[in-house]
Amino acid sequence: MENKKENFSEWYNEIIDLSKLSDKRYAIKGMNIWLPYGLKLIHLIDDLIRNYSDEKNFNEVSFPVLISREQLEVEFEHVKGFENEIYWVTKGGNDKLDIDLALRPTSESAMYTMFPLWIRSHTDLPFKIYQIVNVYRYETKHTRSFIRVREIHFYEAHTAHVNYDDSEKQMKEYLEIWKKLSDDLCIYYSLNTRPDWDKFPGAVYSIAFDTAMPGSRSLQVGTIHEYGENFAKNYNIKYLDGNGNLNYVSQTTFGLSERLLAAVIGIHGDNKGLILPYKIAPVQVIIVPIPGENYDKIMDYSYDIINKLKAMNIRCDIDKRDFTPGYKFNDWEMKGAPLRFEIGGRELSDHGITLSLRTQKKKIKINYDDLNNIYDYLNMVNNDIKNSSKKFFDENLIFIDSLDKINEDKMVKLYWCGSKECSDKIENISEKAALGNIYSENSGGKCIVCGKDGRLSVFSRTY
RNA sequence: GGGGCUGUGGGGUAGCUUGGUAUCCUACGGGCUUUGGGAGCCUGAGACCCCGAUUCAAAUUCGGGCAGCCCCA
Repeated sequence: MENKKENFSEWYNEIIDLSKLSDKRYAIKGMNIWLPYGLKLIHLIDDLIRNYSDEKNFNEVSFPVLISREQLEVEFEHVKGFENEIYWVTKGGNDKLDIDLALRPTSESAMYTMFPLWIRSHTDLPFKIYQIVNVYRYETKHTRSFIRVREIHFYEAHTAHVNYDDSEKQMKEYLEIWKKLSDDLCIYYSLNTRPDWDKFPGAVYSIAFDTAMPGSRSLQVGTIHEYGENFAKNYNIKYLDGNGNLNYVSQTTFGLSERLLAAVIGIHGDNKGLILPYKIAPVQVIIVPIPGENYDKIMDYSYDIINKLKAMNIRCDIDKRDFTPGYKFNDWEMKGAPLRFEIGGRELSDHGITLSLRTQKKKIKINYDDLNNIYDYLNMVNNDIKNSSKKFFDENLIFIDSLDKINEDKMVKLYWCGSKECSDKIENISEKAALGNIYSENSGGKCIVCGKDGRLSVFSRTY
């Protein structure tokens, strides 16, 4: 396998291919096939997102993929932000359509034509829905598996509230969800308030979750947006308050995609392959039976272990394929299974288990009864990858106080006045773009470019 | 947005300069033998991205398309 540190780009492509997450040989640029193992992974991520959303009283919906030109072309800056990347359906059979239909690039314009029908009074608020669907963007840039694709696996939450204060509370709630999710995925990130010119089209402001990827680039893995009344005024979303007055709602959204998977692959993986946090590992424990005398009894013992694990809701399997044990060890390390059991004659005779953690070289001999503590071992793997990803993130987001250091091959924190001029200057000499002010970081300092008052901000090359 | 490179069995490749017979590794099917860190032998099947041009003849030359990769803004 390619060396991750020396050639991340090739390593990334190769591991996705070898571990059979996705097949990019499909005939259309940027539209790849989710293979079974990759699909299981993203569905496990979806399950976490669903659970955390449902916990906060969101309801799941599913909107049509097509949006009419009329719905989309409400005169509003939102549309301009997407006009260059929309796929248009213009024919039905051989007939040209009277009204062109767009494949949703995101669902604001689809949903918000329905919101006025559903939201009538303050008793309907807060209104909180989400969907996990594919959205389509005609990317002209270089596409990359899970990082820049034209068919995006997209989670989008949409809310409507009685006023701006309430939608601000919603923004805080998103952060709670994100905290749990990012902890499950064992990834670290910076919360950055995007500069005005880079916020979501139509938003009051946008906060992005930016993580550090190998290759000295940042990856935006999620965003939350405060819309205020901007969309409500254009889509006429009003409600009657307790006094019988009509008011516009205040809205927010939260978006996530398969970039979460890209981050997990890129941040945790090593030269042996994937390393998966146990909450999203399709196989958390793989049993490799070692052939030998009493093979029937070895298999019986393996099934005994599997049944016990399944009773504890552990995702586990026995690798019964006709390969040598050594091959299977390497194969499951490549696929990122957190734990491996080796079961052979020795384990049979002492009723034990030989255990390997994906993150450690040594093998541990445990007792059968230790299966009750299986989550301890899964958490050991999670702790290992949290430690290494924390270290990686801290090493790759460094503070600089002089433009001399701007070309360091890392994400940088620096004081910035917020002006486009100063960010352009930085971008010109370093290719690093402004990701924005660091959220909840209020320390002030002099702008590294112009010397005016500035706030702590992050700049980076981006994927 | 601009520039460059590359498309050969499933994957990785040789062949391309100088047009004529497509190489090897790996993976895959069958068989035997093996199995505690990527086993071995026998055997089988499998490829020149698409369209057009030049030519007696194109994987090879030329044009276009599609796709992949890299660099710069």
